[in-house]
Amino acid sequence: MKTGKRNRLESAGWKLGSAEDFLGLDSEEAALVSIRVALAGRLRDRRLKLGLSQVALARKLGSSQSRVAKMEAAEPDVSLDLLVRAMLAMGAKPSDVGRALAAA
Amino acid sequence: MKTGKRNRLESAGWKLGSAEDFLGLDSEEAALVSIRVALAGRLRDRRLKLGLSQVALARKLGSSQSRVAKMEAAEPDVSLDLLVRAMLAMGAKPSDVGRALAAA
DNA sequence: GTCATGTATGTCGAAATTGACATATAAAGA
DNA sequence: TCTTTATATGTCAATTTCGACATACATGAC
Repeated sequence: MKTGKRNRLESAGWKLGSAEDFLGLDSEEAALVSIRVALAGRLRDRRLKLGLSQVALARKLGSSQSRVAKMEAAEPDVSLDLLVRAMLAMGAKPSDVGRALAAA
Repeated sequence: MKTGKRNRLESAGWKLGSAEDFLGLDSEEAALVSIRVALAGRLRDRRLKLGLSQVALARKLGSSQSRVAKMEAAEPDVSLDLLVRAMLAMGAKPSDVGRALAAA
């Protein structure tokens, strides 16, 4: 649930520390986005390096060209699971994925 | 979609190379599971190190104790997104998450 | 004992994600 | 120009994941 946290926080009950909560959420969210973007970039790199089209990668993944395009664009409706799955499908090892994350 | 790939592959059309496809899928799936398990372990480590209960972490996350338990058990209905989000919420940096992944 | 605290497990409706499809755009070759 | 190939964007029904809740199982303090 992407917005659940903020929704909960936005609904009644502030009490105390809301500013910190918001800041915490924002930086956490920013980190997550940067992780997604980093993975998306590595994914495109790997695909091109292997000389595959988005269609070809989609076939490997059991997915569709449009979804591959969304992955590489790091669109918000693409999960980390899907990005990591795609990396692994292109021969990346967990350590490769870890390096991509660490560089985010 | 967790089983989509296999389902698509299992439906008609084998043609050639099915064994390799299956092996590829299996090892990819195994890698994903091991990534999940690694993250789950680090998550628990961090939580305990911070002296937090599952309830306390759930509150930080805007989630529930039961979901935190499922995260730490690496249950299949817990996404990588949620695991990573939880790590970040406990102060981990992307590089920490990356190291956890690389060790998987 | 029982009360409190922390954790595990199962279920549910709601929300998010997925593959698929249609369609658009762009570049390159005939 | 007309094709072809690759990529982008928008939408949708089906599936998956979510937070929440109930409840069970421990462990420890009293």
